[in-house]
Amino acid sequence: MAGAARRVGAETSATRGLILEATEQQILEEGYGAVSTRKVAARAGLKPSLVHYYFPTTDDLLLAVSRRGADESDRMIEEALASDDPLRALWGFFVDTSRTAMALEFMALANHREALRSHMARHCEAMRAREVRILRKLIGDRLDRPDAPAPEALSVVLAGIGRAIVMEENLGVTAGHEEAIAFVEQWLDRLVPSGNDLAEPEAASVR
Amino acid sequence: MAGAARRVGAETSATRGLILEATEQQILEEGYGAVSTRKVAARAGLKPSLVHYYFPTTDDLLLAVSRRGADESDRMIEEALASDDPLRALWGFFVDTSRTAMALEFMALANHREALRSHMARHCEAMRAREVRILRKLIGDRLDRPDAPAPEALSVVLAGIGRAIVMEENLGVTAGHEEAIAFVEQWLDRLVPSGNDLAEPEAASVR
Amino acid sequence: MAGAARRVGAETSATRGLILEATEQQILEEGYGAVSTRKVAARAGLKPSLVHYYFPTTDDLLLAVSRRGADESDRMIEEALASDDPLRALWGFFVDTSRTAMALEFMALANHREALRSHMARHCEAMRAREVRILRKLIGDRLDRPDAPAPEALSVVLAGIGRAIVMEENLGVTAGHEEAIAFVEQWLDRLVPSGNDLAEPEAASVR
Amino acid sequence: MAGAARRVGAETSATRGLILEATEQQILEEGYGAVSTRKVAARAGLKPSLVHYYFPTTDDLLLAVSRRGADESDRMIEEALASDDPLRALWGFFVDTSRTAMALEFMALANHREALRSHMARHCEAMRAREVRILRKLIGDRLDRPDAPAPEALSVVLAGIGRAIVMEENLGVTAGHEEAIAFVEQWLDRLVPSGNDLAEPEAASVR
DNA sequence: AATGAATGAGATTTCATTCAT
DNA sequence: CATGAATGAAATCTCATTCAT
Repeated sequence: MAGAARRVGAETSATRGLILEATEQQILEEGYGAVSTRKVAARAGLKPSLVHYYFPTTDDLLLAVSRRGADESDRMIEEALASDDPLRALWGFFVDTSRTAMALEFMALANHREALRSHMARHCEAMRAREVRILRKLIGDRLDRPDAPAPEALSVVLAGIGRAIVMEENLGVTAGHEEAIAFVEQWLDRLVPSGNDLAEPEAASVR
Repeated sequence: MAGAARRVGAETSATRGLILEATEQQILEEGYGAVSTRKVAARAGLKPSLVHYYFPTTDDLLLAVSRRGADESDRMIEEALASDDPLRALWGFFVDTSRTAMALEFMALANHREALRSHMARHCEAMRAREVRILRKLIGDRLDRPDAPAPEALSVVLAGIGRAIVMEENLGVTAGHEEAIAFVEQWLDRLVPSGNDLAEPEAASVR
Repeated sequence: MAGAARRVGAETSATRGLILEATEQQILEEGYGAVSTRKVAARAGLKPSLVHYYFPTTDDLLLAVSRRGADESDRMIEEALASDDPLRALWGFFVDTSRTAMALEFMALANHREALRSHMARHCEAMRAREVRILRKLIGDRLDRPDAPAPEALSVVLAGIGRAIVMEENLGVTAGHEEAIAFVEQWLDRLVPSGNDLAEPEAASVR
Repeated sequence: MAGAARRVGAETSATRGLILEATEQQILEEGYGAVSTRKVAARAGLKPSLVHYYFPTTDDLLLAVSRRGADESDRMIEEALASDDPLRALWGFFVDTSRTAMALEFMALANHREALRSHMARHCEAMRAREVRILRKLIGDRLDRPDAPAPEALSVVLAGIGRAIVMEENLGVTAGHEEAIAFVEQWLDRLVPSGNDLAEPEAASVR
């Protein structure tokens, strides 16, 4: 469903899945620059030729992985936005480490591969639009408060702060993170008090 | 000033500078994965061997470029913090695009090169500490206001939002950016009213 | 028969044989230090990449050559031990120059390549065990003579003297060789008189 | 005294000695094929250019190391032949491990470097002549015994057996060594009974 | 006596891709 | 579906050597 018909290798093949899995691992462990048919094949326990059979070029492979990651993100966000407390669930998603390293790699890669760039841009815009729709329902009636953010701003701000914290933690930096998280949570509380103020405290703290 | 004596190639050599310059260009145009002795040498108009003479391994080269970038960032931040309106100057720095693509590449790369990771982590912590010192002076007396952020939080929050906006713009995404920037600037105004409220409007708008 | 299935390049491939042949020549003519994919490929009239296809690393190549040499030695020793006069045939094998230069190269190389070292050690022990089994049958009943060597000693002593003579001749040294050969042959005659005392005189003289 | 006047680098320089020392280490650890100006310099803590200053070509360097090794061997043999029991001292020298790995490397190398080959051949012949001279004095009067070896044969035989044992032990092989050593020592005892039969038992057993 | 800069050659290895089966 | 063989390109790194100082 994600992509149009591809030349070879059925979309549903188990082997195809194996290859994508191996590629993700490879990216996470050695970076996008280290993705090669050989290494992916070795990791998946397959012959290099077979990888080529499913993904004629390396770009095809990277694009497929990116799509799969986007689908996964979509599912997670969908879940967050459908929860009882979408605001805090969204924030929890942004400070979740599980997909950050991968997103970072693709972000860097996107600068140099047009196909990837445009796909990621579309996905990012779509995600934002969905978030805004939900957030507007949630805080729409508080828009008259002078310090309330527009839903668009809220989406950008939460994503930015969350991702920055996760990226820095990946790097080994922790200075200021506790304070930033406390500040954001206080701010969200003033903005939309949650019925259960202490709900899911672990979801909102990184790691 | 950046480092002690290096094994080969004087720190001040013109050739060395040429190589670093070419490597930066290469990273920006084709990504960290495309940095190779050949390509860098071709770009700099030098023989590949000479690149190896100055930077025995590709890691040495990337580390040197990273150091140079860090020094450049330091200079820019220093300037921002020394200005009349450090808060807005800092924000201006964070939404400045000039160094973001590069930073992104190195962030991704750092996940796979320990030497780079630890160097970037140290630099990041040092930068934060410096920012906090200045911000504390600036908004220290407002800490009793219930909604005032700790200086540490302020540093993290501004950096995160600013960088997210720049990264997304690199990708071609603009949704919500205007609103986010407006929100941050309003917030900063409430926090530390600048004598001239509309000062430097172009510094705060991306590109 | 030598090994189980190898990763690439069928054990029986003609190309594979060509490469091994060329490598042996290269070692004999320029030494183990001069074995490189390029030179071997040039000698075999193949592309360097193809050599790598069959032997991913130079170590794989050297190990394969060593195995082949060991097989060849096995065949020669087997033949000697199965002859009418195993003792003299064995001595003839030890003073045969054809495999010594090669053995010397691999002996030196083994000090620096663990895989090679252990393979050669195993092969050497197996060869000795086989020789001892045959020699025990041959001279077992003379063990009561006070000056008779144990079969193990006989194997070591003949190999040592024979190889030393061949190595020195390779170097261009001849002093004492005639006397040493005469002495050994006299000694063997006293130990196990051959029906035809002057049998195969050319087998026992070097070259 | 060992060589004629060299173009550069005084024969007596301490730096020169350092370089030779480092080269020996390098050969022992990584083999003759791994000797390069760079590695030797690194090992000696010197600049590569300085190695070149003393030894214009790598061959010059290897030849100098070989000469030094030959001088060292000479000294050890001289000492053995001058001892109370030259026969057993000589045997002790041949089963001494300390110089064998090195000798093996140079033996292999000599096959491919004419200068080295002829130098080693000359040295080997000279050594044999000296040994023969001493041995003739020692066992000359037993030459009428039917089983007594010519002094030349004795020199070749002891060297061959001793070196074979040491080389095999380097390889990790031990089968038959004990028996061979016992046999040789018994044989020597019958040939030239030592006044003190248990003299230096440790000198005659390997390791 | 010693050193830094530079360079051309080449060794080792990896890679994407093609082709035939 | 899947694989083995083959190849040209290139990346990384090492090297001996030269030259000027």
